Amino acid sequence: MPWSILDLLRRDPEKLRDSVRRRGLDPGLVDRAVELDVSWRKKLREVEQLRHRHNVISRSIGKASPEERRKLIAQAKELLKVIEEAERELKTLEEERERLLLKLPNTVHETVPDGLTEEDNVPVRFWGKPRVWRGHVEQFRAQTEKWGFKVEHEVIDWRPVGHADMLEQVLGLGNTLKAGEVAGSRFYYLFDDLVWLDIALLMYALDHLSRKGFRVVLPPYMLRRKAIMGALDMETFEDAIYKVEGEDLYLIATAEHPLAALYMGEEIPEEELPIMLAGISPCFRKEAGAGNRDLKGIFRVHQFHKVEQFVYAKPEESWEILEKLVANAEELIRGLELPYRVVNICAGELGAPAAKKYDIEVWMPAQGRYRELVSASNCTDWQSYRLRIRYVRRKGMVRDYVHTLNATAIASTRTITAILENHQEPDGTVVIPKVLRKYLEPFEAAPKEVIRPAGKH
RNA sequence: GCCGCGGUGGCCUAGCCUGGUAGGGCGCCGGCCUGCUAAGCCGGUGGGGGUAUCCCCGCGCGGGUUCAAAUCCCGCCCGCGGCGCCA
Repeated sequence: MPWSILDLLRRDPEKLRDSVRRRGLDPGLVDRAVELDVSWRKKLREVEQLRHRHNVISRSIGKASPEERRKLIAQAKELLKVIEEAERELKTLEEERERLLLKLPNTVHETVPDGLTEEDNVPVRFWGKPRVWRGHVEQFRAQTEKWGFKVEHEVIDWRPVGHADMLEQVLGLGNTLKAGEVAGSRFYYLFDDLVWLDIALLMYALDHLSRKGFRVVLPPYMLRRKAIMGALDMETFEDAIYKVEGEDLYLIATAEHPLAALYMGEEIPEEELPIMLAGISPCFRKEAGAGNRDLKGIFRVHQFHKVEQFVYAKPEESWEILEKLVANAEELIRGLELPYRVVNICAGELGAPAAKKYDIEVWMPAQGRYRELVSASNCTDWQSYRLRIRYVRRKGMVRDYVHTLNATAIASTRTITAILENHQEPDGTVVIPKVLRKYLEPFEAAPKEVIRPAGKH
């Protein structure tokens, strides 16, 4: 079987229309793709027949007498004009068809909830005992009981300081104002304890994943357009990706991009699957669509560090692996003692590459909201089709597109904001999760148990 | 950045000078043979379209010359070696 989406397009376009509809997109997109695919194939046959005639003549020239040769060459030249015209038409159709095919989003998996907005995402489980400020109790209920979950929590009378003020006012370990002046908004300087914390978090994630059989990877931080477009859709490309002036190079928005591109154009023997990679890289994001959301602090920034899980899998095992990737991320967050919920993202919020996506959202005590810390997607064969990555099954000579999956392990700055709010004491002290201890230990200057407010060192 | 050499199906390789349907080996898949295995023999083993037997495209990528390009010409990418520069 070829690319699953093309297969549906030809055999069962209604299913594809339905999937596009569930995402809140225009199903006419599918109809146009079907039409173009049909007319492209028709034109292709026409061109091939013409080329065949030309090849027959051309081949006979070598064996012809000088007399006949002149005649045949004239004939071939004449035919060439016809072919050129037909080929131009074919090329136009082909480009249009390809453009449309690449616009088609992945097919939505049947276990994905309906809906178009954040409100329609469905929590599937909760963990931890969140600290809920008295003023947030109502909204906490709205985020738990609405779906029938009874989440044990501790009501507190003092309101924790928000991560942005913690960073700059209370701890004095960040400067977004100066960063704004020299680089723009959504940039930051971090200092001392938070730098150690950032590095410790990354090591923690790498250590955890490598013990589970992930191969750790430090990938290129820039990619050619061809490679980066294989991993993401036009919308993300325009909202997120920085281009290097004067070169065919783009800054990655996540290690997912170079890890997906690692096998571009290749065939993977099935015995090698699943290939489990843990990439570590900076992430660069324009956040063009974000407007004024989360403008303060380091929750939503143009640049941060991330350890990313990425897996190449056989189609029959990819759904099981998606659950595993989420479980890995949950283990990491539980280790950090951050209360969270796992959310099944609704069809309209999926993003084109994903067939299904879970987010892990951590309770933010100062905001009174669960906020996204981790995102885990099964992209099935959407990326591998674009990047032409197949797996080969020797038994039966199967050559088919692999499935790709990705999930955050740790995104540094966001995780820091979660720690600043959840492990904050009334006096502003931040308790460092015990699991990070061993990654801080090697550095004499690094904090080990707590991060103290400015002036209380 | 400069000079030289190279890039051919999953891998290795012939063909390039001298343009005329891409050959061989290994591996793999299927079949025959066989008590079983091996050997041996036969077929298959890049993409696409149509499926009755077929056809088109494909020799790193993109152009050009030609009736015809792996082959000749130009540009680019990648790899190797050398020189230069550099943390």
